[in-house]
Amino acid sequence: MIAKTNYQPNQIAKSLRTKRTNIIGVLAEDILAFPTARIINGISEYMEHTDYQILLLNLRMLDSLLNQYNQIIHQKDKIRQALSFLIFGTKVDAVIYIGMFDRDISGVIENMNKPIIVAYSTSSDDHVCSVTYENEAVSAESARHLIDCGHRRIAVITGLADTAPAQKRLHGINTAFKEAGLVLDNALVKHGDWERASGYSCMKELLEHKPTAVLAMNDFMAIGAMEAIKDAKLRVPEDVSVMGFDNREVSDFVFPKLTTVEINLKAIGFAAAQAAAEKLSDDGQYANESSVIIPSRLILRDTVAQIL
Amino acid sequence: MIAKTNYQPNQIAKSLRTKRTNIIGVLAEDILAFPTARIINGISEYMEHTDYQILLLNLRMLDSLLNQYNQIIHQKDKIRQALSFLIFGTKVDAVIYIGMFDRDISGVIENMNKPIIVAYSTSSDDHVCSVTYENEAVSAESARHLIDCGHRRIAVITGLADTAPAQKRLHGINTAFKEAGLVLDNALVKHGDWERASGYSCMKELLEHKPTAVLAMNDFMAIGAMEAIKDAKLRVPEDVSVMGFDNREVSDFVFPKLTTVEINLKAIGFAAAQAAAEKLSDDGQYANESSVIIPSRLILRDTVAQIL
DNA sequence: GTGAAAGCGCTAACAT
DNA sequence: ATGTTAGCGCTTTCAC
Repeated sequence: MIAKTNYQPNQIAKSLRTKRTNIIGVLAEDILAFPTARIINGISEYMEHTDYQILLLNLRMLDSLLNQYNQIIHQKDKIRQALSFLIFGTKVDAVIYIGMFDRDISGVIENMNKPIIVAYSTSSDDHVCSVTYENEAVSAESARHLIDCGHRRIAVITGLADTAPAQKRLHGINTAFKEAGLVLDNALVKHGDWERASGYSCMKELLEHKPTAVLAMNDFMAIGAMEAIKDAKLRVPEDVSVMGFDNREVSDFVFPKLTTVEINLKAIGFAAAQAAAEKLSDDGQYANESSVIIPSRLILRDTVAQIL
Repeated sequence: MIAKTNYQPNQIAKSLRTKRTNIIGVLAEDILAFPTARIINGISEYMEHTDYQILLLNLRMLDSLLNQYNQIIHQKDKIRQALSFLIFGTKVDAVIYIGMFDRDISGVIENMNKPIIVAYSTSSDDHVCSVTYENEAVSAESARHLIDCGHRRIAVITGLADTAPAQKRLHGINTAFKEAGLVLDNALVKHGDWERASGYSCMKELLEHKPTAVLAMNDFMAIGAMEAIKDAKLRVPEDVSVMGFDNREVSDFVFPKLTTVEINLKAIGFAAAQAAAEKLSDDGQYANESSVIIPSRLILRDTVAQIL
């Protein structure tokens, strides 16, 4: 009978009665930011096997926040309004908040008595669960890779010094140095601002100290560094090895192809969706978790050479 | 009173009564495809000033369809099912379908008696409205730019010959040639497959005919062509000028920076959302439109040189 | 103009 | 086990 008449239950009526919409709100700071679409892809992969759906709200903050990595706080009202709109207006069962940078947003998200998962950013608020990627161990692994290849004069181009990922990555690099009985030479550490141009100018200065390798904290700065190396008539990787971070699309297009770190963004999205679903059903490995960290891994390409 | 008690109307109850959810379904073939996120960004820009919301369904077809540009038909069942789920299950008011390639999907989307807008693909079905970008005039403009710079021996690396954009772009190029009193030399036309490697191999063959410029039908093939030119110990643009198409992120990272065509993806999304809203309200410039075409434009960078 | 009441399609509680 | 009914919170209709 149910098949004969091709009956489809009305989800609206069902929701009105059960007070559950089976809709997860996805609140993205900006869908054009590098991680966002990949994270959403992971969310939708998880959702495929559930009956949750995604309601997408895109805050489009990229223009207003460009290069002001710590000023998210100014957008707090906008975020609270969007969150309240999703939860009280549209009545989503849970919210996944996708940050555009890796930073701490503690205090930005109010308690709404619904599960809120923060992806790609972190928060110590105990009403939110954050799903992010591993920075420190993989940075140590990057440094260890260079050390294993025989490098000793290793330069570092950091991101903005007051940002969380720059600090974590530097800490990881330091750990690997200590383990190898090396010390990080302060003259070989320059602070960039995550942009390509700063990679170029930092590298230009670093070359005076004749490093055999450079660890840049993202791919854009690594590419800038490669340009500086070429402009100094040196070769990558024969004269200077280069490592990046992020595994951006361009890292496979530059010549030589950039050795870098891959953040598993799809897995972040998948875990965030899983955490949201498990918190709703109060069952599963993430049901009571307040923080999950997804491992990152090295992508070995052509910018690191073994030296004697 | 309404302010005092902080009353927020229940959208679910409202929807049950009015049979309108104010939710637009966005059905994406794959959110990781190049145009998708930018189109969604345009949709959400439009939505900001309305009270529509976006329910996102990501078909994740990139893996299953890779390089099989015309086999979308095999996915027809999956698409119909998703569409029916959105419209009859979730009761969205309209659907915006975002293609991952520019191709004709006539016959793929059944009539569901709700507005359906197809973005980045085309359809001649009269129950769907397609919003796409301009191919032909801008390709003519590309060719004219080379001609204006003094080029006469202009090679072309096409995309897969049986695809719509390859045909449209070739037609545009031909038009510009005719207008300038030139003829396109068949020996200077090679068929690529949209991938970087085919740009390289096509260019290698083309170099035997000593072109002074090459028009590649996308940026990836243009970059492959640039690599072939460099490997032949020739310089871009001094010996051979190169033009791409798409304005991919990498086109600003290669050296020299690639002159290319920008497709206004955000405007496609904006117009698609506007068309959906106007069809729902039966009022506005797109209310009765079955096709809208967004102009594309040249991005002049560093790979085209003036010759004598 | 103001107010009461019916009903959207479902689920959960209750009665048989 | 099976059947009946109340009610979720709104809008629209109808009566006053």
